[in-house]
Amino acid sequence: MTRSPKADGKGRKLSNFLCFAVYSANLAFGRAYKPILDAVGLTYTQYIAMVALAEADDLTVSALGEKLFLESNTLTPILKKLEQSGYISRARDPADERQVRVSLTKPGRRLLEKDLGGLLVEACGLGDEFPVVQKSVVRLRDNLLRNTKDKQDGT
Amino acid sequence: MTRSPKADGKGRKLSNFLCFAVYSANLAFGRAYKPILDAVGLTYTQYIAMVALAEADDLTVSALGEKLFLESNTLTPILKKLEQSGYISRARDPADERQVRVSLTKPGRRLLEKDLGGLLVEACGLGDEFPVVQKSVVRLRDNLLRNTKDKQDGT
DNA sequence: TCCGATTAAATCGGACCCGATTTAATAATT
DNA sequence: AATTATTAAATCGGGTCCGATTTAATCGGA
Repeated sequence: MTRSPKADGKGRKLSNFLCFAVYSANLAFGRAYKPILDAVGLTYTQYIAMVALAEADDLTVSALGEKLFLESNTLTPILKKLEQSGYISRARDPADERQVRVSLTKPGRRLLEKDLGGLLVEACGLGDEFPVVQKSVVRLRDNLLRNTKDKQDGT
Repeated sequence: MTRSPKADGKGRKLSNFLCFAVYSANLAFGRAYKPILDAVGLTYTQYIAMVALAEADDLTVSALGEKLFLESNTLTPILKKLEQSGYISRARDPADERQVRVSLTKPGRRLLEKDLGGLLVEACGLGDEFPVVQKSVVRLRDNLLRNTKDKQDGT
């Protein structure tokens, strides 16, 4: 045990922190995407939301939030902006007026066909490791979320 | 070639996006740290800034920003809060009044000795892979930043 | 049926992140 | 030495993130 950055007395350096690696890699992705997304008037989060919608359309805000690990407090303003931009549509579900259904519009779908994300695969510089790293980070995320869910009920 | 998420026609799913893996893992880290950091009145970014200062004290805002991949526009308000909390000190450098020197205080140093980050290593659930993933993500970040730096000068 | 839960979005305030600008101090040029 | 250029922080506005609350619609038990 004790695989902590410090482990044996010393070494508690920023460069050993996995959380910082992820934090700074996320900043780096945002900066790498910026020039590409600026050209089409999207932010990073807005783009990710659209990719999520490309898989499964006509989602409620909650359902979309589950895919994105976000809630309505964060999502609502983002979706409103995407609606203003004309890339998505928002409408109350007639069967349950509490819910708002979100879908890509034609222009939104057209934009995604350009595969803006693919432009950056090379910039990651991971070569064949790309899918390996991707899966490791997903596993990390899922472990963190699972081990964080208020575990005060030891079922 | 073509190691893009789409690659062979289809598969452009959110779950294949490395950027989304990193984005959501970063959210997960923030949530995992929250209860731990709430207890000492720090935010995630404030904590990371303190870890950076633990390695090399008496840094200027720019120098600290280089370690954190942030600039004064983001850092200044964070440092002001850390100063108010009593964990760091800020002072103009007498030799060059343009610069502000930042250092950990005694209470700040004491707080870091608790190794709050170490509490989460287990929650990552990566076992022996921990340092491997850590290094991969760092490499990813560095590649992205290098390949993004306005490369319009093909030296 | 009616009224108290429950549920889904939206709203609000505080804290990052960033591009762009401003302020103040130092360096460089003439 | 005085003016200009450069540099370091700070400021500002827009766009996330998030905990907490509010609003509105639906559900459920008496």
